[in-house]
Amino acid sequence: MSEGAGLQPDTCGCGPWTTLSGGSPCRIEDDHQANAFLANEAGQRTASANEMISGHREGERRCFRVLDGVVRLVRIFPDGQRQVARFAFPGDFVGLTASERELTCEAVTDTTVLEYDAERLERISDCNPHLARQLARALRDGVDQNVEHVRLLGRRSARQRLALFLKSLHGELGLGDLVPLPMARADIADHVGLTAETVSRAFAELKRRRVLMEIDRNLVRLDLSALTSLADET
Amino acid sequence: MSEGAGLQPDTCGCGPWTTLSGGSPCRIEDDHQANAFLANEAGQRTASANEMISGHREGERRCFRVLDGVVRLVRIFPDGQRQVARFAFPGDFVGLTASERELTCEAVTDTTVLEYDAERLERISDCNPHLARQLARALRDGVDQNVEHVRLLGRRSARQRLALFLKSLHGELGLGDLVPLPMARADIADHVGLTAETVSRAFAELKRRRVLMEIDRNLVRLDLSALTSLADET
DNA sequence: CGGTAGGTTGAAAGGGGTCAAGTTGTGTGG
DNA sequence: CCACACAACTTGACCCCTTTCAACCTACCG
Repeated sequence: MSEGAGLQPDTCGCGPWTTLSGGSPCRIEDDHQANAFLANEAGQRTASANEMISGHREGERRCFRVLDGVVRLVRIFPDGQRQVARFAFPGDFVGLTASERELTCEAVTDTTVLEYDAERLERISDCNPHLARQLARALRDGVDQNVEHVRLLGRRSARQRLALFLKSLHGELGLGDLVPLPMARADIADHVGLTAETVSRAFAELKRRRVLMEIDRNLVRLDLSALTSLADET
Repeated sequence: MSEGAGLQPDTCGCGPWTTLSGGSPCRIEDDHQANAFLANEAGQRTASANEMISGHREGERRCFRVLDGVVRLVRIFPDGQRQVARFAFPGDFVGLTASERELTCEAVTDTTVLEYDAERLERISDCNPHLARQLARALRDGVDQNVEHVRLLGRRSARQRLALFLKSLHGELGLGDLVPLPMARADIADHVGLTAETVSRAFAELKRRRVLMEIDRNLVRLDLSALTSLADET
């Protein structure tokens, strides 16, 4: 989620489905129905670090919402090359589209997720405007994340790819100038389209350039303005 | 659009909004309202090749649907590097999300589009399930396109990037083993994350490898199975 | 018929990949 | 509490691919 939306049933604060002309709400019980579904039919599930949450298999129907922890969506190419399509953080939906359900979902850290039936969710959202709006928003957030990822992969130098990645991670998990790095270097590498070795060298170079102040395995301290200008330079 | 949906008002063939429990339709007039909106409030517009359709500016509200021709969504990095985020073909929506509205939309070929107010579209879809479903579908198609783009950019060799691009283009515009190339080499290059020279060389290499039979400026004849296996090899 | 934009091809250089060796650090068992 | 083992990370050396810069070709349009 772009701006850290919580997990309350109604994060956007929208009222019930109404007609444009300001008429009466359309079947209030739909909301109850959907809320009941969201609360009751969702299986809560935990996974420990590096455990597979859902494998990619034809006709996968489950989708998830991350409650706690970090997960990665992985694709393995026929030649064995690995790609981390995206990381998902608390509040994020995973598997809302068929193409995303073809990816393997794995826990980066110890994780708890809510589990839904994707098609049923969609069917219910056809009748529940509140849920439909929430899902549409999640869908848009997913688009935006993908757009950011494409922007990142468009940059040709390793430094800039890492800089953009750290910037987005700062937006997701950053606390002041500290950014946790829950995922391994190899995960970062497969996300930004480099090798783990190059990522490591890029970290070192960013430190040399005073963009990163401290580098720990799971935490960096960064100069956000320097990072931003680096991401924008040649 | 993934599988070439036309421009009819109701491409998905969905019936009117109904409750899950099979109740009566919910305000049929909503559909009429939205259809009227789609038909009447859309400004039709034409643009000749390389003309800008919408510049990226803060708070851009317009979104489009391509009627005829091909458009590209371009981002220019602060350092001048160019990226073609995606190409849009007849039937595709453009600018449904805020992040996409930050891109510059340009005509690749002579083009005609339908123009909407994005926020208004969204507001109306809040009250019109039919429109909401159609937009949700377009949103999902957009996600899928982005996912494909990310997959493409994840491949490291120029050959494979071009192979994947040609494969997706074949899906959009291909006729048998012929694939039109409406866009310039530089556009392809900025889409797949290479330089125009490398793209040109990759074309030549694909021909040497018998994956492409003929290469013209605006048309290639390809061996789809060879292309597919190339995209999957090391 | 010449100009120009787009495309191809060539040579040289730089950046990232690969492979291999070292380092750190974390968890486990003695 | 220490020592060992293993995984993750870092660093180094070398090579290949892509970029860069340049010249050249080709089609289209004035």
